[in-house]
Amino acid sequence: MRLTPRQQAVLDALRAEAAAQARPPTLVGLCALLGLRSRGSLHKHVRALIAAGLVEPLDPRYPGIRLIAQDPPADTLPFLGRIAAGRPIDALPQAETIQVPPHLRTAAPCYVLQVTGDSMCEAGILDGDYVVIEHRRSADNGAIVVALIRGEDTTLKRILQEPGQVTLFPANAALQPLRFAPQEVEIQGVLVGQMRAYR
Amino acid sequence: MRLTPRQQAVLDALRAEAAAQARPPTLVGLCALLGLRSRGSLHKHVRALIAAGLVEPLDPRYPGIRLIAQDPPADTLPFLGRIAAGRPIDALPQAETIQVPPHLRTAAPCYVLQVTGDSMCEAGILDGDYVVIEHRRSADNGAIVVALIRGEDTTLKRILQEPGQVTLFPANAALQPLRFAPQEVEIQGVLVGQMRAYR
DNA sequence: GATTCAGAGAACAGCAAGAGAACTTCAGCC
DNA sequence: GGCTGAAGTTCTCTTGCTGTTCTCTGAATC
Repeated sequence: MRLTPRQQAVLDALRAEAAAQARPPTLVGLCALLGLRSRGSLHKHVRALIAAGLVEPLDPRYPGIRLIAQDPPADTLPFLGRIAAGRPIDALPQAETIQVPPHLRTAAPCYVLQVTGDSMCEAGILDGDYVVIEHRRSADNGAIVVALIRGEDTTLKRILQEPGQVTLFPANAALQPLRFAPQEVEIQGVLVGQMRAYR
Repeated sequence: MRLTPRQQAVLDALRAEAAAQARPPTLVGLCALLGLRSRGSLHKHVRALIAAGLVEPLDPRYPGIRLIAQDPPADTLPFLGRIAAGRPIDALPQAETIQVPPHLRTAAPCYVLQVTGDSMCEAGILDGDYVVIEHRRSADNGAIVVALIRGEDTTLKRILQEPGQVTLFPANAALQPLRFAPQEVEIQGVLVGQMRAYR
């Protein structure tokens, strides 16, 4: 079943709201978002989305328009952009996705980042590479992890966890290992795959 | 069925729009693009393109003129195994396949090899990496190519083609560039993508 | 002259989209 | 109970866009 342009716009607005808001929007709220004055008009579109299986049937006892949760295609992972200082991974919007072959990921939830800088170049991880990260809060020593440092900087490094001290090793002779107290370093995922396009 | 010049122009405009715009153009929009004043005139051309199987039949309920979707490049490519000395790529049995995301390949025929050795490690290509190779007989200078040397050895190197001499550069300070007569080197493909799994 | 191609323009039908009115249901409150 | 307001539902009416078909005209070609 194909959506009309307006139905697609309603669906897009619903998705944007679902990402931003805790409460699902009502017909009135969605009307305001879309610049409509008539609930009746909007209701027609919502009915079409329900028929298409994209929106839950409405229940007046529990107001609000809810999207049907749909698992994304298996070979598509959220692409969270370049590793940017000062932004915890969780806070990034999950807008884009990128195709990842199954042998580059694990069964656990994964996401994709694009590498910035050459701090891991001796490990064959270059500026611009795409890395597949398994979302985990812990890692084995020697693994390459995405680490959030003091809630400020996100970085990709090889990790060594010892009692009272965590060391992050770059793979670049020009750079020094970084030592932190354990509570300063938050592991946000472990490197499980890597992709590079030559253009 | 052959297209008239004007039909070809309409098709070209449609392709340009499809690449640039999210929404497919309507008759009115395409008229503006082509400098036409009459939807009726344009409709004749579109009808011819539909008959030629290049454009989807129009449906007023879902406005817009859509090109027939070209079959997308398959996401499965032949996996020809590890780069092995003494075997031309063409001769390898095409038994296995491997999944490759579209952004790591080109529209041309491609295949996948697994890298043996560290001769390209400074280019971020490590032992065990999977490389996506576009099947070509020629390459630009500076490209990383799969080259068959004297019909014996297959290798992955950066290429420099000069009059009377072809040089293959490893990316490893421990190794020397290799110089050959042009007829000794046969290009079997150009590196377009790369994948690595961490296990 | 006949044919083909291209464009202009008129007229038409279909339908998405919106406005707005009237209705039901339900929860909260006095 | 009865009132009120919010939310959802159904309906009619209107508008405007989109695609469609048609005729007429002009230019180029054989």
